[in-house]
Amino acid sequence: MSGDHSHNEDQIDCGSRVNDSHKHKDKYKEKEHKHKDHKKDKEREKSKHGNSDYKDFSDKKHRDKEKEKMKHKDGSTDKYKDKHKEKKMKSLDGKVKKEKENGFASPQHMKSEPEDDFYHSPKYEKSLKRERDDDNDSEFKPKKIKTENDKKAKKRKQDEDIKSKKTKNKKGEVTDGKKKAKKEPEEKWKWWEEERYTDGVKWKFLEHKGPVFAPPYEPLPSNVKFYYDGKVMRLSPEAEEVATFFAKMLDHEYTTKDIFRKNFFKDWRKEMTAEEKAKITDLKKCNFAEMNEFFKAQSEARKAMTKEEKQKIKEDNERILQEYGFCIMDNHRERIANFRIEPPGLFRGRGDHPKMGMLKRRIRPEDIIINCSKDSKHPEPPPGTRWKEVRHDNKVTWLVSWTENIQGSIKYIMLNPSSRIKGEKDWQKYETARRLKKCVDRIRNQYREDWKSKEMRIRQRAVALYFIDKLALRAGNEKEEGETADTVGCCSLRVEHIKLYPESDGQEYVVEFDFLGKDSIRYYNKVPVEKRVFKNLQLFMENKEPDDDLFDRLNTSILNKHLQELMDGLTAKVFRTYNASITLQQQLKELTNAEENIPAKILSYNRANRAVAILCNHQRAPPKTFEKSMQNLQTKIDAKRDQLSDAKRELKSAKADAKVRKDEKSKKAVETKKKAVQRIEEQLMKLEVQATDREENKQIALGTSKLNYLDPRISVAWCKKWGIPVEKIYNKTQREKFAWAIDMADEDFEF
DNA sequence: TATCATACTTAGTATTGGGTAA
DNA sequence: TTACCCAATACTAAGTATGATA
Repeated sequence: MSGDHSHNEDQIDCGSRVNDSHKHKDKYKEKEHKHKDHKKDKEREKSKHGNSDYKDFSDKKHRDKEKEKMKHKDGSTDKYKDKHKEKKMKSLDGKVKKEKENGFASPQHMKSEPEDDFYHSPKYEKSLKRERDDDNDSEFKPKKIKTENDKKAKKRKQDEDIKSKKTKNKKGEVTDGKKKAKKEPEEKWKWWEEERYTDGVKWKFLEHKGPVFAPPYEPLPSNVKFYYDGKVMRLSPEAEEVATFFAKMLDHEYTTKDIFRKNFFKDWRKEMTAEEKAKITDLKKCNFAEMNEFFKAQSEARKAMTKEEKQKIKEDNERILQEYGFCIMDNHRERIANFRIEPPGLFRGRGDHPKMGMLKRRIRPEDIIINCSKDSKHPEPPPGTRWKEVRHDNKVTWLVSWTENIQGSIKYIMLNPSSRIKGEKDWQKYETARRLKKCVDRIRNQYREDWKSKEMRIRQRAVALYFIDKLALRAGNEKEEGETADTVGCCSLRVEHIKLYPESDGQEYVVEFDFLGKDSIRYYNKVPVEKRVFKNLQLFMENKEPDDDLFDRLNTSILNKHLQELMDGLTAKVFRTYNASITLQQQLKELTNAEENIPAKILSYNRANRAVAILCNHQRAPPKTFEKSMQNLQTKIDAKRDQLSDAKRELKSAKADAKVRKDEKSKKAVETKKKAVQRIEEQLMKLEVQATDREENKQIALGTSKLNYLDPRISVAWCKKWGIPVEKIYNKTQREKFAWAIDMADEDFEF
């Protein structure tokens, strides 16, 4: 699939938009990670995938030819030797501008739509209504969702029946055992046609039922034994529970890793009785095999359950979902994303995580902070327990929080992406990116100028920003050493993460990046850069050790303060959003061929999406069944080919026959055969397209960019323009998340 | 000014479940 | 009807960003 993405024309002097992380397959393979003492996960050698034919679209024409003395003139060379510790620097006196909550463009157009679903909020409703709702209903009635029609009409009368139904739902007494037709028949609330809060207030009314806790531990049946040093040993329930966490993971590679085992064993021992502790001193002597078998059998049994049993479970889950899976926020019943508390288990950090294997403890009501309206019906803690705290903070969006014991970080229960509160934010994110589009040229000119600055910190800032813009690198916050896997982003790059080649593969000023980014996904890329950048990098690296910071005068907060001054609301990650979206838009323009049929157009869409995924380095482990499924598909294709040649042969003989006979019947037979050939050809084409798509996607994850970086209005507009059903691009969940875009974007939408 | 705390987005992987081929 | 496959969903870790605090 070479040639299916080009560089971004919008970028000045920024060569390749699509990074090369997936290129250089062979080099990649032979290369060992150099990172000092962090052995880079072999297991994660995902990047070496087969798509080696992505072209490098580096744009050389803008190379800076000028000779320039790269001497920094602020006499600060001495500082370069400083190790990261010393990286304190003056930060610009940044006045922190608040992002305007209302900085949205207004919807492109508003459609009038009939009534909608709404939640009947309780008595408080009126007083809690969002300001923008004040125009309507004055009684304590569930507010109806506003649509343009009724905004104008302000009629709030109808839907009494819906109302009562909904109320029931809320209580979890769903009447209709079967859910209503899968059709999504319910009218949806168009929050995007309403005004937004402006003052940092996130809601005025919030009511929910609190979290669902993990089920209590069920001790193993007595026939399932644990052996220590070859002898049966009965464990206390506490120790047994933790043992089962390990036993369940026996087939996982984690349990072979030293750190994992060490951390597990240490935490496990904490749960043991004194006797157990005295006896169990060596993990190697522990035999969890029977436990492991037991859980396997259990999961088999679950699979083998009868239809009725499965149905029963499904219904139970549905009941829980209806009861705990929704909240009332302002006047609407909104879906909660993660209403279940994370169950206890062993921590599975990604990459070389120093804490992998540690015990993630069970969360109890006493750990839980509830957030809801003062005047809502507060969630009840389970009998005999109490919440840690109930608070009423409407400046935040979470409903429940607790502090997790591995990193000490706070976890939250929040709303689903389809909710107003998430949707508005998402929309706003893309609007910020679109504002960047308007001033990106100026910003690029500025950082190019700054490459020449006499101040080291400014040069570093400018080079880092260039990387963030050109390569879509993440900002790179500092991390506490030893607490997490050793990963970096732009500002935290170390000298050991890049290599400079004055000349390589016929190109000048090449920088080779090789580091582990978020989730310990490897970023490997070899790109030509502008001469000034190259010279600056040489300067930044002078007299430094491999583990010194490349940008020792920069961190994300300095960078973001600077960006804030360039554009209101601008931060490093906006560049990723902007470049991802603009790339999609361009690629779609470039790749879509009006002549082609729908499957071919969709392939083009996926390729545009893929260009973005590559830019953002969104990788995935090739599915375990990848080879097999590819083979299956190939078998199908072969069969289809055979079928086609058969059909062609038949057509030929039918034609010959018709030539001889010249009668109607044989003519008709020819037509029929012709149609058959056509049909088979089409089917074959479809299969081949599918195979191409799948192969190209082997190690690339499209979902992340689709969900987080691509302005959905671009996709919607594309669908509308080419008559592609939006369902071909977005599944149900995605359509819910992007309902605002689907509703408001028309085919002329320009990012 | 550096560090910490908090809130929220972005991320890859594991599991589920529904459709389809055998 | 069953087995299998894959898309969808669930899960939760790991980022970014920023305001408060020391």
